[in-house]
Amino acid sequence: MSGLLHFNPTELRGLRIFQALPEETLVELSKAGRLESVPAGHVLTREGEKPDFLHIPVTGMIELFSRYGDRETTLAMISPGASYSLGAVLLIEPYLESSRPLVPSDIASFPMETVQRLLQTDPLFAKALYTELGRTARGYLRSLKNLKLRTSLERLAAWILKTDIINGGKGRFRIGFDKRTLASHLGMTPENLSRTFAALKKQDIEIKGRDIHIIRRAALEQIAQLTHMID
Amino acid sequence: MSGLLHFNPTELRGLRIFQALPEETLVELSKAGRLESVPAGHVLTREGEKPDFLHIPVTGMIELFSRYGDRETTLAMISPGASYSLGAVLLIEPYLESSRPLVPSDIASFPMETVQRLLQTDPLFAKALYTELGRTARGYLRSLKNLKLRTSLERLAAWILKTDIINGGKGRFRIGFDKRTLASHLGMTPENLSRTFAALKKQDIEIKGRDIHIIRRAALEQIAQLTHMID
DNA sequence: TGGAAAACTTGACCTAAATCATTTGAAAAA
DNA sequence: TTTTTCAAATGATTTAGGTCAAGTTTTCCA
Repeated sequence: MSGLLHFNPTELRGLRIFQALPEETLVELSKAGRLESVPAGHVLTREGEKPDFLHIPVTGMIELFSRYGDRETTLAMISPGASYSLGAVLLIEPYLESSRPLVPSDIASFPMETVQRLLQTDPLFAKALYTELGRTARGYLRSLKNLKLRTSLERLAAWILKTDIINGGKGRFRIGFDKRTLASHLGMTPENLSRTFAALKKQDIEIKGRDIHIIRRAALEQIAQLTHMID
Repeated sequence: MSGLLHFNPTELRGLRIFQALPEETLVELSKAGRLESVPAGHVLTREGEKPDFLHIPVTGMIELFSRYGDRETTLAMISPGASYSLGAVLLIEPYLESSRPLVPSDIASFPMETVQRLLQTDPLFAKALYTELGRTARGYLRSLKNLKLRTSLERLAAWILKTDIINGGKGRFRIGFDKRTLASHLGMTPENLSRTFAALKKQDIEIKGRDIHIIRRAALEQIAQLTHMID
């Protein structure tokens, strides 16, 4: 949790969530906000806590996770420019999930008071936030569908295809975090993920460490049909 | 899909989502909205379709469900006063889920144009909707946690406890729909639900048809700890 | 650069849950 | 009431996935 710095309004517009905001609002946000670098694994917010800041990753990747007894699961991975825990911030209710960077990340934070004030006074800001909240809600609904409607083999195949597309569709990409987190994200154990990778490795993909190379895309597409309704 | 009628502003305020709105907004809504009675099983909206109305059940219960190939699952059950598919309506993007009444239901519908116009012009209306959207997002997140962190026995025990509380905590209630839907909602097969009920029936509950009687609440609470973080 | 510590893989085994087949029970229709 | 139909329960079996226990590989430092 090193260097605490501020940013200029233009940098803020680079974040998807703030894209459509007028200069004036961005100036306000840049004054109140702060940016910090956080190492991987450092817990930023805990489930059950009352929200104090609206957090938006600027670089890196944030894992949202939760515990129940001695079990733990990954709920989502938040990329730069998206928000997280927005529901808690808008409703002023406790977080339902904890958060920590999966890799070293820069995170922008905006105090609740600023967010609440702008919500009341600035319709465009309100619209920006509820649009983002809509994306969040739909993201969780998609996760639920992915989990209830697909087997773990299908989830892995879909994840590989989707991640390749995000990375430019070159048929080669590198997993950006450790495989145990990927397993948890996909709703399986690390052992099972290993075996499922091994099953695909026979024919459809090559995998060496974290580098994945898609050999027979059609085979993956046959295992899991990507659809806008889930992916 | 019988009788199409209108309502008065006061009736609208009875719906949780519209609770905090000024008379003026309710008048507008009541003019544009309509109310219809829909029989159980009649599909109201389909996943993939563009939204045309904001729907709010007034009586009964709406099931949100989705298909993937030949599989189908229940995603949520919407009680009177809550909204559904609000993300699609606010983002003007296709529904991710289909909807149908689980029992005969009265449903209020408001045209997209009215909703979009009020969103721009009426900050309180916007706030009412994003508050509801926040609840939706948190609801799906909770469902995801329930599914990933609990076994099916735990999910059933938690569901029984929670449903009893909703019904007044008397230790007796009636399942409001068929068990195959409950099974799908809880992420299991009907056969498995039957067996799981049978396991609880030995000691902890009595069940006859759709009537459930909790015998040893402490035993259920030991199986599944209800927590605001999930339930 | 050697060696400890993680991370990951593999194998053997077990358990939860799905599937298939049949029976029972209850509600609706004749 | 009797017959038909559908929902639910039960039994037998299979399968997906979890658990436990070694191995193996990679990463990270001292």
